[in-house]
Amino acid sequence: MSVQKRKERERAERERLIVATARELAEQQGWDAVTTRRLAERIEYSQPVLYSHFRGKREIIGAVALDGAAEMAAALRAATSAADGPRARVTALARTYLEFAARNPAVYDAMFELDGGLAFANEDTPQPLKDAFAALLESLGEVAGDGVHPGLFTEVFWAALHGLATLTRAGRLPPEDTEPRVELLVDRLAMV
Amino acid sequence: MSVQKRKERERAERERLIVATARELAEQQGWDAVTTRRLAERIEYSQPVLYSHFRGKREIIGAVALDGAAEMAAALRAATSAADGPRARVTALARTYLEFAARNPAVYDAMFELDGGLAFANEDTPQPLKDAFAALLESLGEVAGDGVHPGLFTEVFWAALHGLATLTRAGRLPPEDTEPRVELLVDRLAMV
DNA sequence: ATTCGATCCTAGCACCGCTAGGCAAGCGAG
DNA sequence: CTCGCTTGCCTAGCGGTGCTAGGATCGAAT
Repeated sequence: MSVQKRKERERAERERLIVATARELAEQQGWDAVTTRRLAERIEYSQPVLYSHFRGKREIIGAVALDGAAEMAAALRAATSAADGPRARVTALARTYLEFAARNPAVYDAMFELDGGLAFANEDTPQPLKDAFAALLESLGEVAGDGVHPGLFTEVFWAALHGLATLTRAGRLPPEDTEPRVELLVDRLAMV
Repeated sequence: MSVQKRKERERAERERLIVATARELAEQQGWDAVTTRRLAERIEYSQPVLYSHFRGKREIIGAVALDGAAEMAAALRAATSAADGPRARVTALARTYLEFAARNPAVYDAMFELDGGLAFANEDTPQPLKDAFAALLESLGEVAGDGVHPGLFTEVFWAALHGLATLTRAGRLPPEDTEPRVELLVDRLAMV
């Protein structure tokens, strides 16, 4: 029986290796460079092994996205819990969100730009995604303002952050003015 | 000499056909379905003909993006010029922007999600893109509020619209509540 | 020791973006 | 009117992609 346990452990270990390697490769050279061949070579297994863990490349992207969502949720919670007062929390949240996107572009892409085959905004959304949204909701809900649904407010604020993150990284917005943009966003949107 | 003119005309005509066909195919079946082979077959020429007009697939995407930018700029101008007062203009602008993105998803992707090899936010940005941003600036600049740089305000508002557009279309946001989101955005961000 | 099942690799499919090289049609020159 | 040449186009193919079928190998259980 313990033999089987060991094999399961090794298998789970290898799955983590695949996801970590995919993420690393994507972060180093972009998702275009993450091919099944290269990935297989890096983990020192043959290509078909990948398909014994995941249905296809899309699912690997999805796994990276889930990891990233958990990480982002933790980062947001850490930042907001260290801030005093609603306004400081929202500002910290916004800065942390944008910084996460800027420092982990490949992971951010996996979460929001690429198709990882994940469900969103419905009941079978994976827990890490729900939790990341919950982290946003915790700090943003308290500044939604009277008569404004916290969920709706969170969606709009989140969309603004997402727009800033993607447009900046794609070169559509010059990156220097990030800070004044955040201030404007918080000043206007949040009811403090 | 007129023979040469005719040939140039025919060549330009064919280039328009390529771009229009690429757009059509992308809108019908998504950009993944726009392969050089399929595109060549649809225009009833062989693959290499595409490369006598464009350096590669990326440039074809870029051409679709430029077309789309011109169209979007026109739509925004039409909507805002038909509205009375700054607030009505901003609301009309936001609705029109989101509607354009929702009705022309492939074109919107070409403009903002895919790599069309276009320069942004610098001097050699193509005219249609500058013009589309100018159309945003015209209506948004007048509601930036005192002491807020109109360009900065436009960037933030645009980012919010872009975020709403992409997150909605990717299934990250439920599409039903678009209208209240727009109202919230205009209410809070615009100084009317 | 032998059987048998799980595990993994080699090889290959259909498709991708892109390009080299040759053929044929249409032009101007004699 | 014919010849040579340029121009424009197509066939064929290269190296890459995601993914899979089928066989070899290795270890556990009898």
